[in-house]
Amino acid sequence: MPPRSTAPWPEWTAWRPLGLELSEGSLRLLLDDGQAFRWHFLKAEGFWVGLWGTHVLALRLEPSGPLEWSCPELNAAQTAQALSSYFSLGVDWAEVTDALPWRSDAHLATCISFAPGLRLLKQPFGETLLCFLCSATKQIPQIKQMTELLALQLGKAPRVVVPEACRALNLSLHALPEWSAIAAAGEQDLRACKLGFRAKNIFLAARFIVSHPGWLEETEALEYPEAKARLMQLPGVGEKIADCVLLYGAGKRQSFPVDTWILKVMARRYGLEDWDPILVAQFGRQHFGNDAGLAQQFLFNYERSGSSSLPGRARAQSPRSL
DNA sequence: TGACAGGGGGTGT
DNA sequence: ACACCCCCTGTC
Repeated sequence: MPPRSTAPWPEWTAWRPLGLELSEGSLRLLLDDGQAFRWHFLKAEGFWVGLWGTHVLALRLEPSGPLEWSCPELNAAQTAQALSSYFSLGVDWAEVTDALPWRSDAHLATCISFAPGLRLLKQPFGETLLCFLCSATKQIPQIKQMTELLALQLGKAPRVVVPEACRALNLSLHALPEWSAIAAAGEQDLRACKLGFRAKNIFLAARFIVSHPGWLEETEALEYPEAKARLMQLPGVGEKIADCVLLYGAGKRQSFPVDTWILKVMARRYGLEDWDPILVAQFGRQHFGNDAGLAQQFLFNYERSGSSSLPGRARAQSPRSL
């Protein structure tokens, strides 16, 4: 029998099961729709490559359903261990989803069936903060570009040869920089990473974090309200960014980030027109419960997919909506 | 194919 | 309510 290649690239491990099943669409929403900004789909190869911490991971979806992963052999032991935390493999997400109030909330039910199997990632706290400091008034492709530039210029290079398929897409596979590297770089070097007015915030945040050892770890360990208040002391961190960092980087699942998309859907589907974003967040936590963050993710992904505004809306509602 | 506005998943005043 | 900074995206 012809030896079919069982690893994506030389010196990478053979593909092995992740223990998680997702459709292609849900996988894309999980990896590349606003939770994380360091996943890239390699079209020619037909699989995803992503990074967090010092980990580099390839992820592919077998036609039969199960997800499989591979990583550089050098890191295999550590990465194998880190997977469980990053993908929250210990959480029964089907159960968490079922406990959301979809039975009495038809729109939520629609959003859930649009992204079956969706879950929340648990990314390293510090880098989640860095990524979301980049995110203000930026769209996902731009945020990905900013974080990639930060990694390339100030972060550590991978310990392995970068596969040609990655180099072709300008993926350096560098880790995101340490805060100390950002603080040492200074605002001007940061501006070179296309951060714009975010450069100053990121630089000041880095200096604060470097001069307060343990501050990040302590913040992550606090309960949601206290952790949020602490994060918001940082320049450039308001309600929305604090909520994102806590939801995707600290596992605070009651966090309910309110951005313009959520504002839109809450206005149209829940009648909260012209509500203050802070009140919308309060409503969200109240209405959706302890796992409001997961509900937010379902609403957000669906809203952004455009399905929400496809045919039917204008026509179906026309008589009364005027 | 290339130039050119418009506006962006927010924060802080 | 508006500046902040810059560049991606759509459009001509």
